Amino acid sequence: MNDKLPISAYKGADVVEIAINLLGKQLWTNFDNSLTGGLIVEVEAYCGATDQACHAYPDKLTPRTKTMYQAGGVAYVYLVYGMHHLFNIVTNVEGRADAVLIRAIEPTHGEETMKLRRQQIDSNKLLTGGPARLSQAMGISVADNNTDLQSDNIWLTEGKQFSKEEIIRSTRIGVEYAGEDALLPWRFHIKGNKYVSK
DNA sequence: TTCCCGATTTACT
DNA sequence: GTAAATCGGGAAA
Repeated sequence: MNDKLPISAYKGADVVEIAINLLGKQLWTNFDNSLTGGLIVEVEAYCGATDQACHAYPDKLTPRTKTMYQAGGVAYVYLVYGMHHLFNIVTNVEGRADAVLIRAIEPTHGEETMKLRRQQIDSNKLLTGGPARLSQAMGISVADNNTDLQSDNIWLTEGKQFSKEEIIRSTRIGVEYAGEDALLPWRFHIKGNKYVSK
């Protein structure tokens, strides 16, 4: 259970299926000799070829989307609103711009480090519920864009097996600009988990 | 080069 | 509930 997820776990052609399979997996980072880890409890799928919500739509290679065209198994990290770093996992084969946005984790290791990174002295701030929050807690930034998930900085392992009944499917958050594709039910989260974003 | 706006979070009225 | 923060990507000029 401590072995890194193999490349094959990221190379499938169906990004939605991979997104579902990533629920319950354990995400780890090790920066500056500080290990942090948590279970993935909320994800969203994005598909560059067909999905208007995806940065790479309509299958458009740019300096930014280049990362998503890599073969599955690397990190796609980008900046939104000039301040928030969002962590995605690139999927599919080279040349297909698909990715899974990690929206929330349940912390399991290194919570003190996470609190320091989040400046969570007074506890009004959520620790890891929300895509920018978990990136900050795990120490992930745009500097980690294109990082291989077999590396010793960011990687995944098996984690906890959730039952089908615990997995809730819904529309994605913050993609109203995507027209009819905003209605795609490509968000998945663990029912009742307190770390799932609002 | 200008311009618009975003896969969000937080503080404040 | 609403608005501010803050800056780079991408399209248009």
